[in-house]
Amino acid sequence: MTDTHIPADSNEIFEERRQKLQKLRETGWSYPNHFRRSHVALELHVAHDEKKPEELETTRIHVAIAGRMMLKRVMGKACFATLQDMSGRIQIYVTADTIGQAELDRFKQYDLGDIIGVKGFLFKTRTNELTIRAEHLILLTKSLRPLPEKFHGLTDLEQKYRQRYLDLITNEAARKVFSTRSRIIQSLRTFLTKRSFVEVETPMMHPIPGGAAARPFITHHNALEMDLFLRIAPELYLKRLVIGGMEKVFEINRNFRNEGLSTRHNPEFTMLEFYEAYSDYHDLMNLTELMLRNVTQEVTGSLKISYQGHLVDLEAPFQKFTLCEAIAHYHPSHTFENLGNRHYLEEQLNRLNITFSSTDGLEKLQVLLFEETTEHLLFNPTFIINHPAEISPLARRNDNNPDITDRFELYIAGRELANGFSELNDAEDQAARFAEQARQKEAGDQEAMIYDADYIRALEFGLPPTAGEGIGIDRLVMLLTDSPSIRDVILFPQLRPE
RNA sequence: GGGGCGGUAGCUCAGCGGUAGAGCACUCGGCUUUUAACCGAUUGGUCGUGGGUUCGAUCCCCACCCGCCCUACCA
Repeated sequence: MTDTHIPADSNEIFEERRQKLQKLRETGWSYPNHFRRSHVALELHVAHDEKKPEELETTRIHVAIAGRMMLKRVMGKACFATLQDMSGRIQIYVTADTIGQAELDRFKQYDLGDIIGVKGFLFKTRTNELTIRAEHLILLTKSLRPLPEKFHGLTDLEQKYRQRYLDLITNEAARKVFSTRSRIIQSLRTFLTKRSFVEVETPMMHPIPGGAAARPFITHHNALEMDLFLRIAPELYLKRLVIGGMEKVFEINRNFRNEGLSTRHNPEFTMLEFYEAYSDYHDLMNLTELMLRNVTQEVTGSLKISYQGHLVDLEAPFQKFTLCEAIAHYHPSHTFENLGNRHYLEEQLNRLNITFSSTDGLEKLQVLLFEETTEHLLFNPTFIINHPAEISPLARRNDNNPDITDRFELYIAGRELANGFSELNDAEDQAARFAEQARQKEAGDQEAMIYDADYIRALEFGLPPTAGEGIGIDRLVMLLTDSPSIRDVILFPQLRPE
């Protein structure tokens, strides 16, 4: 392919590099792919950084590495360059003595960003830096566009998100966030599979959106001539699997919600959902504590972590409050008696400019007050328990008070991280609650659920007593990597087209 | 959706009514142990887009586009 197409954003540097590429082609160079490396940079540092210069002189160690040239220092007849591969960086030293004048002259033409392969032997420089003395050098890929500035890297947030590869090339911190993300997911997966949970994949395209209160994305299947919804939650499918006898299942996958974007919301986000038969929401809270301590310790090496300058302590037992207990604990002026008084709640919400509906139940008003006054204060892990049935259409009713449910939400660093409950396995109650949701949808609530007759039929075969939970993976990654925005932990966050 | 801030060279950033600046990168020259190498000389711009005000606009005004932050819905 030697088309002469000139990109719209061409510039002088680009043109010079295209001309270099053209000359290379004329010498027969054609993106060689036969080069094989013996090591990555980090392996060499680990094995040889501590060796004395004489050691490396007496027994020559020959290696082959490849990587992107990030720094280059030409000093007449000798050159240093720094190559970067997946593991890190290592310096190479190039002189005519070892590779010949012709090869040295070619090397001088290589640009920052070019990908090269080097064979040579290790030595230590005067400043004791492990370096490869090049004996053979080959250009593997010509880079036509100049890299971002070598010292500051890429700082423009828009460009970091749109051209993540540049962020990854130039910012070590970005690379680290995404390798940590991988380790977090691996840790959760191992934790669950060790406890006999089976990992499954359920549909992303749903004929009926369900399992959460949210507005869905709509797509269309041509052959079936039907609209489908990108899933807002896998919940109802995972519970069908429990009915089918998969008593411990989990899924780590994407959910899609057609709502606003923010530093904490991306339209597609990753959720861990897991279901365990013959357990209840108390069991899941215990399991959650264990799992979060395990992943935090594995990934950060500590149970006391710092998030945006605030200490978060995952070592102490997680706090447990009902909604009203939490409000009263952080705002003693709101007494229990007051919080049970509709008139008082309406007065407080009006004072805070919170809009609510006259049809909202007492518990819904308490939730609104909690979200406004208390949620952001829950820095250390805190379970908020026993949410009103009104806003929990899939959760089992509490045995002592049918208006509340056996449910919890886990808050860390002032935001919701997990949501779990004892599952509603009374098919008739579930049918009634779907019917109520359908009424609310009719009344204009766009996030209310749709009556799912297929799910009711499944429930009618019998769902064992089960507890289930969802954990927002992106938010967990934010917490454990101290990232302020969800866009920092999603490789390609949603942006408007350029 | 509302409010605030921003968009100037490939990148990082100054400038703010009077011919557009620096560092890095690029090009050329010098330099055989450099470290964001260094020294010297160059090159590089529809100042986000479109209108308006003005003798003159990157700068002031208006609209729009894109981004970030806060806020609202939500996880």
